[in-house]
Amino acid sequence: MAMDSTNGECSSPTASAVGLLPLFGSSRPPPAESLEEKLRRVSEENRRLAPALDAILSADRSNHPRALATSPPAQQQGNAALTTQAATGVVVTAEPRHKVRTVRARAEPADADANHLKDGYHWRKYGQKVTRDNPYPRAYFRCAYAPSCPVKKKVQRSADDNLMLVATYEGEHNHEQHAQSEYSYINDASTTSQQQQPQAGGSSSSTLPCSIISINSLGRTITLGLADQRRPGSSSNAEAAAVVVGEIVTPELRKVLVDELASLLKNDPEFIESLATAVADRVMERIPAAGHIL
DNA sequence: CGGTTTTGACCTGCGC
DNA sequence: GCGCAGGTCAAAACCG
Repeated sequence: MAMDSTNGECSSPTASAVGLLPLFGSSRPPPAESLEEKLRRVSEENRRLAPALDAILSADRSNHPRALATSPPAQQQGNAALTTQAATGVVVTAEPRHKVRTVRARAEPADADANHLKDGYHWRKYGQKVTRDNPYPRAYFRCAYAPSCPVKKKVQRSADDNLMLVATYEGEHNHEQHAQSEYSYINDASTTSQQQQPQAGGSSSSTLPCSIISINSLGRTITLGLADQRRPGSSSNAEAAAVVVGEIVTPELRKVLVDELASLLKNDPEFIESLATAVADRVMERIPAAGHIL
């Protein structure tokens, strides 16, 4: 990670060359598809997932009608357990009463050995154990950012599907999510499909770890403001993502920024949930009567 | 060299 | 009380 030692704030890697690629270091693959293609793909995916999502939402409405009716996505607190499934395939089950959250996320085949779920916090592994009911070892992590932070998590691959990671979070972070933690949360596009950000116990730490993108291009500076730069009244990072300061000059640079923005939004659980809700609502609107599927 | 991971040993809770 | 399983500790190894 990159820390600005002069002011203590997090800073993004600065591209000094004309091409500005990669924006976030060598690990980022070059953009393989255009934004239009991405949008088409996402739309297609949304269309495909809409029925399943609707079923899930319907189930949730019947189980916890008040929770869904009154709680905005970013405030998944309350007395009722809440399960959500976003377009990423990540399932989050929260049991606020016990400060325990279970996150299921699909791991990339390339990460078959990894037993770690990137979620924006900095974890230190302190143990590993093979449990009786699962051939895959369970890893134990503690929050490593603050020594006094009581949050722990357990990560284990699903016995049924070894590509499914099951992470159990216990406790509540007593600090803000820190940029130092896991920068790749928003930047490593290759793992975005499996990332899920914990918002343990409703601490308002739904901010992204580091979101100031500062690019120095031929003497021009471009800054994307996110996370703690969130404007008052902005309900999500998606809205805040619209804050772009600086000058966009070349089409290449423009494309890079658009791709980056798309990547940021794709990684924003709030945005994804809002998008999923909107899609579900549209689907519901177009169903004239019960029992009719498009 | 300092932080992180690994891994065997130890502790604790629970069921019988 | 005993055994088992899950959870934690801590020293050594590893890594950047």
